[in-house]
Amino acid sequence: MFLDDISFQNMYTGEMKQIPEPARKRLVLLERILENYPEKNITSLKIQNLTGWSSAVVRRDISYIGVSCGATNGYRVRELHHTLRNELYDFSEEKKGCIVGLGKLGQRLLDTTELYGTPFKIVAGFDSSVNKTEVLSSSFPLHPTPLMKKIIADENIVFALLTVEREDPQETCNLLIDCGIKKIINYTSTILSVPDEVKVRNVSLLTSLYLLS
Amino acid sequence: MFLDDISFQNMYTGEMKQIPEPARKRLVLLERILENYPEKNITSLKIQNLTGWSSAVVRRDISYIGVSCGATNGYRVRELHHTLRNELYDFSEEKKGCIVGLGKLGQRLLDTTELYGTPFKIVAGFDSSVNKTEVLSSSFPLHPTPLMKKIIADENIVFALLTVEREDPQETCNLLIDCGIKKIINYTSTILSVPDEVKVRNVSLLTSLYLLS
DNA sequence: ATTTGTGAACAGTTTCACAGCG
DNA sequence: CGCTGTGAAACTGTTCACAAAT
Repeated sequence: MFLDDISFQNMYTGEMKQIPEPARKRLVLLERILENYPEKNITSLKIQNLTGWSSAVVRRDISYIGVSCGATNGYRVRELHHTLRNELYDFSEEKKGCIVGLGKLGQRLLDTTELYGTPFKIVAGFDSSVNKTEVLSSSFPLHPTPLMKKIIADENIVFALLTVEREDPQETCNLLIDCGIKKIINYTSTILSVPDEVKVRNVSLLTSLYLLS
Repeated sequence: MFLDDISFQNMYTGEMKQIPEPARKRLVLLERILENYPEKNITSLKIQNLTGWSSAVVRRDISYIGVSCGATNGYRVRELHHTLRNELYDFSEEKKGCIVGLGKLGQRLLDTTELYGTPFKIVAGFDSSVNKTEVLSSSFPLHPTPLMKKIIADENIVFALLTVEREDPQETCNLLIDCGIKKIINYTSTILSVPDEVKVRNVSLLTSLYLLS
């Protein structure tokens, strides 16, 4: 259902391979950990203690992105962080996105600083309530839903964060697809039906609770 | 790092086995889909069309919970839904939880109806700002953080949704552990250090975006 | 005829264990 | 030496394919 889009090249054969998804998830987290890591070097064992991932898994994950540290003192943090950023994210073009639905969750995402240093940028918000789009403030413009098609085309928006609370998520999703959006993060608890070329990732706020026990 | 707590019994040998985590995630979602499914029967192929999971994976997932439908017309929706609920959730005791941090995300969780029909219930909210705890309204009481230890003990709260925005997540986490909390859903982008007996699940709002492409 | 339930094959991921580098 | 990088083994999860059920 979900394509794996990040690839890496085998150092010796030159063959392109996919980084396994579990590894990519960990590497994205590792990138964030290293961003604020105060020391100059870090070993796979220290990462194990920080994260709970086994040191062997850490070493193999890092080997996928082709960093070679020269042993003994562990990885050089700045170099590893830099390589991670460049391997995980494609900085050749900025990817613009919008928030659809300005309830509490949408408002939370208005303020996010999490996308700094990534090629992703949120450039617009939409809500069917003109009250919301006029009262809320944000660093980018908020528009009433009827303007969606025009704004998405004008701004070249390629992804959407679907955070509607009152509207039917499937209907809003259909609208987004009609606007040409191919990448959707779905924060609602509705399972969306989409054509094959549209990729959806579901983020459920509370499912983790059931899995915790 | 994370224990698998849901088990099932092999029909023939009586041996207890764990339901694999990917299967459990799908079953939790399936439970929610079936809740509002209008028809009397559903086949693994219909579930495949709804979700994108292969019909074989659906059948195996369902076999873990030991439903046997008698072939031909697919699964009886009500029976399957009922069995799913009982196998996935332990209704023998209600698990009470609290929201820690009443920023936008915490406020969004105040309103959630997602836990209806599960043994989980949110019974308190905490914020270091008395202004927030007094002004916000909710179906359960909101308290200033200094009361946390007393309320968690009095109410027998066992899990926490960590949604702080300004405070240091690790410090708040330490406080929760000191209050005896053993299960934490971490919505912040900080990796938490916890003792082995404390289980943490991280819910990242935007990591999925990086994985989408 | 249709659809389940499941061994067996296959694919993907993690762990083990150790050679080799600095 | 300590620590990485990685074959090979072990393990986990998915797909295939078909007998059984009705």
